[in-house]
Amino acid sequence: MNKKTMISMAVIRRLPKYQRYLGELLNNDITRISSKELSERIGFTASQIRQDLNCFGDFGQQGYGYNVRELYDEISKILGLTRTYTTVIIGAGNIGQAVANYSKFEKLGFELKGIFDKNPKLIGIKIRDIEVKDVDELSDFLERNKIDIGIICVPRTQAQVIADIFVKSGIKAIWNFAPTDLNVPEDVIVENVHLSESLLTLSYRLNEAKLFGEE
Amino acid sequence: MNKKTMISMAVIRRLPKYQRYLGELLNNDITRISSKELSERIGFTASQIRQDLNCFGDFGQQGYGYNVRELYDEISKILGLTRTYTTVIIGAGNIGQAVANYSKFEKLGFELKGIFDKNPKLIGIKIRDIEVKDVDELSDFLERNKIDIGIICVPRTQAQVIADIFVKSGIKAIWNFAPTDLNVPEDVIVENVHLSESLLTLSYRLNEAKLFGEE
DNA sequence: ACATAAATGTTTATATATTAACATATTTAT
DNA sequence: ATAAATATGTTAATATATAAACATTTATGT
Repeated sequence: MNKKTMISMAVIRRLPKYQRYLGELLNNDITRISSKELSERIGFTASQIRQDLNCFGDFGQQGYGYNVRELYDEISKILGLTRTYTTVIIGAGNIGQAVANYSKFEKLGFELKGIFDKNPKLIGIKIRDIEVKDVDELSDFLERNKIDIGIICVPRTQAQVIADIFVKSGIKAIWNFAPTDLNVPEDVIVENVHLSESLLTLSYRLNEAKLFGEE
Repeated sequence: MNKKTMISMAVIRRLPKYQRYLGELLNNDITRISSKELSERIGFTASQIRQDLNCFGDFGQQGYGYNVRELYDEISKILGLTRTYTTVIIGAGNIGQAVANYSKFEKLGFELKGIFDKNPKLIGIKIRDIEVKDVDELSDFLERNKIDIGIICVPRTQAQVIADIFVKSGIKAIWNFAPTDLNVPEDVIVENVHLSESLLTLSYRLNEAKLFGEE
């Protein structure tokens, strides 16, 4: 039975991992898998796997397990990977270029339509056949082109300005690499990639023993 | 009272955000703050803030609140930012270069000691005055230099090989940008930055309404 | 100086997430 | 053909995380 309730972020954040592991199984020509087997590979409990999947449908069969191809397709659909997405990157610095060159995203259906920066030294250079445009042209560009996802790779101080332009032009999803929290209306989705926070989490854990052991 | 129990990851992942917001307050010459005020800025409940901080000590004062400078210093200490860390980056591609050039990390005390790659076209080039070395030299390098954090920026298929070299050389913390889960002993800490998973989470949320609305 | 307001640390209650248990169905092997 | 094994979807139990309540202390203003 399909539960049409709100899915929790805890579940949502596990979905890409299911997709990745199922993709690997497919590549290894494994056609069926049980929650128990998958559990041993992916590191979640079998119970959690079954519950997670059941949020979206009855994909398995008692006594048999899950058909890998079928489940992979279902999860891809759930993740919204049956369509393509248009994107723009603002900020052609290191991170912006790294994201722009990450070929995996294109394979998944994320098409880069434009790169913008305000640095004259970067405006005009080409990254993957896309010429970096002046950020002053961003608003116009967004009016003429339907963009699904705006990617922010500018410094902290510029990030909110870009977010405001995105919101004004009707973009509903922002992937934010700037180390700051953006202020956007409720209907706009923001996914943050805060590298510093990730690194500080690591340094915390590296020191945790000392923190509590030697006081 | 100091609770010396194990701190949950939920709390740990909020710590860097406290540090960032307190840093901003400091820059704005704000000397004191209550959990209520901080709550309004940072977006956690006041109750949660007080509970989080209380995991590590009694930093506030009834009727007054928290001294910003003091709390900032305490949290920095908790995060392990009172010392420096030596790091190496393996993989001098787009992501590796982006991480290498992210100046913020140096300011926080993370010193880049070496960059390695196996691509002959990259070996020898300089990134921030550091010459990219052949990855074949990695093991030797790690024996001669005490490295705290190993940063993996190689493709998925190479990531485990690098992780194994790290583990063998005694590195206890790995920052992993490769889209795969690493297999390491229990005492080695792995912090993953899985960009694809982040992006797929975004695309899921962008489609969620359609997923449940039109069946 | 005293009363009121503010704000903590801590305890209690609630909500959420995870794990275990189980009834049912399918597969496999004899 | 039948019994045992497998494995699901679902419900119940446990554990964890978050929010609210509160008793106590400090600060502030008259």
